Amino acid sequence: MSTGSARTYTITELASEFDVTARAIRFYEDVGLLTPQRAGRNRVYSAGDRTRLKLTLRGKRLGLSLQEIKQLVDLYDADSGSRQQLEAFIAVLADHRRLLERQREDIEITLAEIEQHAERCRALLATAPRPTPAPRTKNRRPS
Amino acid sequence: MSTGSARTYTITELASEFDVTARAIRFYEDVGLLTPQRAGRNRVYSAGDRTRLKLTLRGKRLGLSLQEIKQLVDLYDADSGSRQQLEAFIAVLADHRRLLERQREDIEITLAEIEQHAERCRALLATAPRPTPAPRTKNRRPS
DNA sequence: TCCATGCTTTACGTTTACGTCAACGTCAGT
DNA sequence: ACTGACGTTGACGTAAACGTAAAGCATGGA
Repeated sequence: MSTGSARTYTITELASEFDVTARAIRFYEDVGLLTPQRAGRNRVYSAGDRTRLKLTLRGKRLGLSLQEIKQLVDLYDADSGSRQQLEAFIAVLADHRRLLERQREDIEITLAEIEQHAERCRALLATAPRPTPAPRTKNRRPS
Repeated sequence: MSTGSARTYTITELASEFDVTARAIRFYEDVGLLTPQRAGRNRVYSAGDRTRLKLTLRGKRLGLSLQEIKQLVDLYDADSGSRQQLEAFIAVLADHRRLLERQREDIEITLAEIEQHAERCRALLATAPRPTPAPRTKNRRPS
């Protein structure tokens, strides 16, 4: 059973699963991020393609450009070269890690600020006038 | 001493401090993110402006658009309104927090993957051929 | 056979976030 | 008076990341 029929996906399946447009997915192919098989004219996506798409979208959420994402993904796929390449790869990884750690700091700081604001808001709400003085006294949720 | 001369900044000072171009800073003003005073024609930035710029750049690092950043910063500046506004503000804060937490997850996952790759690379390097077999035996750094 | 549905390519349009001149003002120094 | 250095306002250019038709193939059902 070497020719096990691994699961494949159509473009609209992936599009709806990851909540992006088919156009975007085709564009990622133009950029070189995806290289699906074809059944006649139609694109057929493998599990690997799906993973690459997932990585792409994750990269986007982190604010990376498609070019940067491509560099990283390509690097990940095609490592294991010469010693030179390995060392270059490690350097790139270190760079990326620094970037991510900085972003994490930014996130922590921002989250803290958000918490402060929310706290102040809650305090204001507590002392604020109620629009409707609550129906009767029965305002508690039935925990 | 109510008219203490608080410190101000020129556009190039801010530009070099935060490593962005003056053009970018002027553009942020066009968008409405900054509203510096003027000394004649020239822009004069206060500490508050500096902070807003810092927030802007942090937002950018987190992948937000300038419009999104503006909404947030404006909201932060102009809260303390009606109960309605307060509740809306809290909702926006919660949204933003969810987004940041998702980003933090993405970062953790990616960092873990990076660590795996780096690990594999180090293993490969350990068993790989050395380009030059090290000068003598004296390769240790003088701790 | 007709038609809707899904996928395709081609191609031009759009938004964002600036870059890049060009041309001018102004002030300190020589 | 001349020269930089720094600042200003247009105004046009551009790269990225798709959006949005337009028009055509293929195929399964009524």
